[in-house]
Amino acid sequence: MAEDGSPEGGTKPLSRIQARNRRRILEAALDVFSQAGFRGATLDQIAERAGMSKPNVLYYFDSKDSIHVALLNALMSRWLAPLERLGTRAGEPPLDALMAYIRRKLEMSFEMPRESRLFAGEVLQGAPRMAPHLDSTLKPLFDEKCALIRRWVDEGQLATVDPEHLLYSIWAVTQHYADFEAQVGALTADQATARERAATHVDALFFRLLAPRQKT
Amino acid sequence: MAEDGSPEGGTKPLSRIQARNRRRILEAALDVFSQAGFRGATLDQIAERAGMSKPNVLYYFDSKDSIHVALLNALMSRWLAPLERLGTRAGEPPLDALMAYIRRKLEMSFEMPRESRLFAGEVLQGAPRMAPHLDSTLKPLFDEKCALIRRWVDEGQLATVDPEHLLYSIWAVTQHYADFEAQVGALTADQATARERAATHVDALFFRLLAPRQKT
DNA sequence: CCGGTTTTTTACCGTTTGGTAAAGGGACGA
DNA sequence: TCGTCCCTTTACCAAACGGTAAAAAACCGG
Repeated sequence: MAEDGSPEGGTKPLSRIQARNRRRILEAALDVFSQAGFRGATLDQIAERAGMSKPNVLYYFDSKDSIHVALLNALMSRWLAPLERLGTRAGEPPLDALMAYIRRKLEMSFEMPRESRLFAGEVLQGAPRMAPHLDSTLKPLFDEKCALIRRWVDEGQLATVDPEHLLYSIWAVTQHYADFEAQVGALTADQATARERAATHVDALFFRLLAPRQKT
Repeated sequence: MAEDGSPEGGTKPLSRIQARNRRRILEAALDVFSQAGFRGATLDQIAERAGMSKPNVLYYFDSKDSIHVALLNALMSRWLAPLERLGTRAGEPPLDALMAYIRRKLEMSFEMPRESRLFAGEVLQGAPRMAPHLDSTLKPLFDEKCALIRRWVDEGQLATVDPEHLLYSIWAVTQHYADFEAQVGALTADQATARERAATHVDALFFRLLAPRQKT
């Protein structure tokens, strides 16, 4: 709503060149912020990677801060989309739905590591620029899906599990491959099969936790 | 070995006041670095929290960089101690040893969140100041313990599991509570029982993965 | 109390950084 | 040809930052 980058934050129709340049700035900023953190990134780096001068960047965004906020806002929905879809496919067994969610999150960790690291860096430092979003956007979604999982457990379609901590561990395990890529890359012996083995491992980890025990 | 902070890095005996002030600086730096990241932290902040002037801090450490490196070095052993102990208790069943390791790591995440976040921030940005340690210290230890776990699996004392990714997921899940504390704190409904429920959940998650299936 | 060493402070420097002012360029209609 | 609107550049600034010089203060054995 308010991540407009044009000089005045009005509700202008947003010209073609504006859209293109803002996209380029955000793309460059994602590179720089995710690699160096907010404080470690500089406007000059962002400008250079976006192929324009620093004042030109500041023509499209009011400040370094607003670039960061715009990025976070723009990425939030993409990042939470899989969770939003969880349990919306009619007739899908809960275990299948959860395992599909987990697999999708793992895929995203490998395919969108910059986004993962951007969020990780922000939360790591206390989420100073994301607190409103955590409360207004993530919290309701989180509570809704926790209630859904709790229902599934009560119906006996899942093994007994703490929904909150289940989601925490899903996020932790999947995002680990993006956020700690430097470590994983230094330790993993066989890089070629790493992704496939990660998928197999994560699948087993959560399947054995979630598959309902045989009923009495 | 080389994290000496005195003006010259010789092998001086290190006086009482030197030890005290260096400890105070490192304590303050742990606060500041873990909260703001390397680039986000300033010498003035560290000096203020240590209760001394900026030049006085630089009397004990050559540079901001050397404080960070000294911190990393000093913390590395404490952080890896539980992994080093894994499997050294004679006669302990492998499953018990691993579960004890996991519980200890989770405790550390709650009791030493600053240390966890310091490492996380460093790795998140590509581990620029820790790469040597990853290769020389962590890698051999990691390989050794992976071999140990693989042996346990082959002996049928653990369920089939990928040792590398098992350790990754243990680290991911346990450290998540420290590294993403801002998020967990914003989402968790009942803060009072959070730690206990985390322990129960993590226990179940890994026990169900690792407990050997009934033999044929 | 003294002389030398260690520790701490004051004052300062050069660079980097986020941000601004203002002029220039290009496209387009009248 | 002129004006004008949107975009871009050049030149610049004040603050913050890591770090240094050098003098003052505190410490300590004799």
